[in-house]
Amino acid sequence: MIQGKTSGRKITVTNSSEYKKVGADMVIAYSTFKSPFGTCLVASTDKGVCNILFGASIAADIADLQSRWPLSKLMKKHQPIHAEVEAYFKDLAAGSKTRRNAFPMHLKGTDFQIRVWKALLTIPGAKTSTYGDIAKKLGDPKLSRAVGGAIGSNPVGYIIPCHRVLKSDGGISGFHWGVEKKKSMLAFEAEAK
DNA sequence: TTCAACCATATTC
DNA sequence: GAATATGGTTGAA
Repeated sequence: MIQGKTSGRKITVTNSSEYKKVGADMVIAYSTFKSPFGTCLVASTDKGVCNILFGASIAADIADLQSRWPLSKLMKKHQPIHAEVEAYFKDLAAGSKTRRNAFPMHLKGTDFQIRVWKALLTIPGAKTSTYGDIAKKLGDPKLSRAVGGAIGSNPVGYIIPCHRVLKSDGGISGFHWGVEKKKSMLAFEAEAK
C-alpha cells in the first residue's frame, strides 16, 4: 500500500495482490452524475472509490466497469462517497480553490502501474508531460510503451491526471475515452487552473 | 509516413 | 511456463 498526494488530496492505492482473492466476493456500488466533461460514473467498494469513468455513455461505462471487475457484482446504488466525488468536481467547475476532503480511494494495480500513477500525481496542475518523461522518472526512458499501457488502465479518470500526458511531439494521441474527452479535460483544467 | 523495437499485462494454450 | 496480442509510444528509416 502506498500513498500519493496531489493538491492536498490523499490517495491510497492497494496492491493487486491484496485484491486478487477478495475480488470474487466483492460488491461494487456505482452511480452516475454529470461532470464538466459529460456523464461520469463513479464506483466504490466498501473501502473507497475504486473507479471513476468518463465513457461515452452510461451503458459503456457500466460495461467498462464490469470488464475491470469481472468477478465482482455490480450494483446501482448511490453511496455517500459518490456525493463526495460529485462535490469535488462541482468545486472544480466552480473554480473553487478549497478542495474537498480526500475521499478514500481503493485502487487495484500492479506495482508497476502504481508507480506510474504515482508519478502522474506529481505532475503539477495545468502542466503536461510525455510518456517518455514518466518513464524517465521511473528510472528507464525505454519504459514509455509500458507507461502507456499502465496509464491506459488508469481506474480513476482525471483524479489521476492521465490526460496530462501527451506524445513526445506534444500532440494528443489516443485516449481510452476518446481524444475529444482528453481535450476537454485539458481545456477545462487550463481554464479552471 | 511507415515500420520495427520496447515494456508490462492479460489471455490462452 | 511459453506464446501471443495489445496498449493513450518512440525513434529511426
